[in-house]
Amino acid sequence: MNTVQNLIDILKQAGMRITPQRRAICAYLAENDNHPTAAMIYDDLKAEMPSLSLMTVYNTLNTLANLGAIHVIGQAGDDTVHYDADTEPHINVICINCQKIVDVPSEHLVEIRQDIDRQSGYRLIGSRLSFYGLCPDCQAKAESSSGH
Amino acid sequence: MNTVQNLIDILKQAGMRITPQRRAICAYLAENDNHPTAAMIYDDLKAEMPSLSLMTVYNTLNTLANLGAIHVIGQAGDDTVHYDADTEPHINVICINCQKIVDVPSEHLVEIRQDIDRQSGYRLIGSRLSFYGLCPDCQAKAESSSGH
DNA sequence: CGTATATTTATAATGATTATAAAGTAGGTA
DNA sequence: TACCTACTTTATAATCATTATAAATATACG
Repeated sequence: MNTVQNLIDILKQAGMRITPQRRAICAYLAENDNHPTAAMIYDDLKAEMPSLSLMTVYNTLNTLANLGAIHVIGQAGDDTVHYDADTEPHINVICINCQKIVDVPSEHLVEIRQDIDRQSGYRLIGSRLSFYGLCPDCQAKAESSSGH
Repeated sequence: MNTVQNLIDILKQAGMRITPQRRAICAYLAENDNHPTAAMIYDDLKAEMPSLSLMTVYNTLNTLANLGAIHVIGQAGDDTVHYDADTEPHINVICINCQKIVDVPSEHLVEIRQDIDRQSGYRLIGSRLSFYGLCPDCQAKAESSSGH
């Protein structure tokens, strides 16, 4: 998981200025391991920084994503893009009912990557691995509502 | 890969009517292993079926996706949703430059799935596995443009 | 401390997808 | 075979996440 300083250093090394807005967005990403959308970050930071604009959140997230500091999760069940500050290879498991996202590490990712290197001629840069299903809570709800 | 009849049978079994539009869309999906967007299918079928509306393409793709007959690929680098008629477990490798998508099978997907079953409490339904990188063509272009 | 320039902000624009309601048709039935 | 009814299609407009633009602002460096 990225630390605040880590993210800020990445921006600095890319020659970007460190503004209070960017600092706040980096702090949010480092301190929350939810998988926020731009709007979620905006709503949360608006309280402490009322002048913040949604455009700035989008800009900063896009910048960080282009630098590889965070990852983009599309297709989480709603029609908005989520971001993931954990750039270690891992799998997102997404609830199709409540959209909750959890991370699962797997040793076999290395082997998969090797398969792709061998079989496609692609020079790989990143990945996005998502499994879909019902989270424990939503399974329980489904049980109790159909059970009797 | 799904056959036309296969897709049509799935619609029938779900109690849906088999219209010429749906037949054409199923045929397109079965006969092309590109990873089309709704607009691509619409543009292609418009020639032979001028009355076709984009709304019908979206409806049919959503229906097929909800029935699990096709898969949804988000985040292909553009801001549109792509569909995949191949529902066998496999990996999409996406070019970040030209958005070309190829499929790669891997035996290790089974093991990954087992890892997730064990580590998350989720009841899994589907998956979407994407790797990003430069396809051979775009690697060549990058070479020749920066090479001298 | 002052300046050049990157950044933020507010606003409007874009464009994919979805909602709505009228017109049309599949498919069972008499 | 013709008919009827619910499901579909179509055209149109609406929605909403994201991006473009340009004026106002603030960072970083001398």
